[in-house]
Amino acid sequence: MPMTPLMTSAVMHFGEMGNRWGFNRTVGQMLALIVLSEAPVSAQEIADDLNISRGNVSMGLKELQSWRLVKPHLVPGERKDFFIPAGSVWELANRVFEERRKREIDPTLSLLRDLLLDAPANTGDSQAQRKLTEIHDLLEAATSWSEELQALGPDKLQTLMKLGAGVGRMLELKDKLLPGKSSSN
Amino acid sequence: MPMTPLMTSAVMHFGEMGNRWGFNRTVGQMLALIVLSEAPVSAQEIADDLNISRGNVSMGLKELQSWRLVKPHLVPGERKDFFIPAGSVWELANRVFEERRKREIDPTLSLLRDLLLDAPANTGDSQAQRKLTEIHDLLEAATSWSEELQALGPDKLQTLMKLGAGVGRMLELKDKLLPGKSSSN
DNA sequence: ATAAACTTTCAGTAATTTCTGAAAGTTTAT
DNA sequence: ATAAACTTTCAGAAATTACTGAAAGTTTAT
Repeated sequence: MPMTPLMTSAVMHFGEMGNRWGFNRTVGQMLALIVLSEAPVSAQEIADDLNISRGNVSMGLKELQSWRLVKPHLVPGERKDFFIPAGSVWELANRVFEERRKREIDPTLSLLRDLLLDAPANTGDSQAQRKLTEIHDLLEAATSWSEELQALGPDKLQTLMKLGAGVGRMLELKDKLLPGKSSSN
Repeated sequence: MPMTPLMTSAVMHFGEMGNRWGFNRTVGQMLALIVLSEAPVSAQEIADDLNISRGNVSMGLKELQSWRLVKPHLVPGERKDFFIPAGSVWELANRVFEERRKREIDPTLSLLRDLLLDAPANTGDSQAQRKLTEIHDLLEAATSWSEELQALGPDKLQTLMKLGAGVGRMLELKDKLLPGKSSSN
């Protein structure tokens, strides 16, 4: 069966956004289709609904699986493969976040570590190294913070997010209760 | 003068990562070059150092300025334009973050709001709408949290990041001191 | 007003990414 | 062992994105 207008607009939009989120148009569409569908979706249905080649679907599914966003779902009597989302919306969002960190930050962090090992060869380089150190420290702090937050688990994280700006007030409170650990950069 | 090997590897790397960070290779290289340079850099120097056409430099600078990552810097006796970073590394990182949010999240949020206004036409749609609601709420929470965090300013944010997982303990503490506001999802 | 030193724009080309479809591969049933 | 129903792979085509360089624009100096 073809998609409803609601599904169609959502799927198209996720396709457009796909680029920005790290995968391509059709992969984005496929993800949306699988997530929004009531029932498990077969590769052939995806190709039909999105009007793309069967081969493209196969590659897209491979990519979505490598991101751990969808997984195969064996339907007893059926011979073909069906696919379903690999977790709740929350989990999927986390996976995208994490995967992007791996692709966008980790390689840079590792290069920076290497570049900062060598002593600067001249004054231009030492200015550059100062900047690179700043970048390195920032990325490292962001990475480890995001790891720690993820480790908190969804419920605590959600409490924290609901707390919002309140976290600022909490910090002050804590500074008063447990002075010592400075808060300046 | 040509770049030192240190600068060259950093610049090349930032170029490669450029794609992933939302701009293209040469724009990434240009940003790195400007940030790492000791002195303000002219458009012509950029073209020479990176071996790209003068026209490309002009478009790249326009884009970097639209992201508010670099800004022109008038050197008294000189006729040509020079460019410098539009702030500290911290500020630049914030701008990239913010700008990407605008491009990657805001349009989706606005589409989702629209799609959720209409009543579902059938059961497939109501399942889809439930999922879309989840996505909407998640993106909205993430957006407003990130806005609130940015509003805290660098120093408090840094304290918070240093606190790391300690924030979990803090939440428990707070639950004991100020019970009532539940923490379940 | 002219020229010199610079900048931007943009049509066309080049590079890269994505997609197709036919061929080869796999699994299950008979 | 053969065939039917499916899947994956991958070379080449199509679509998209990035880059060049020449022409047009701007500013400053004379």
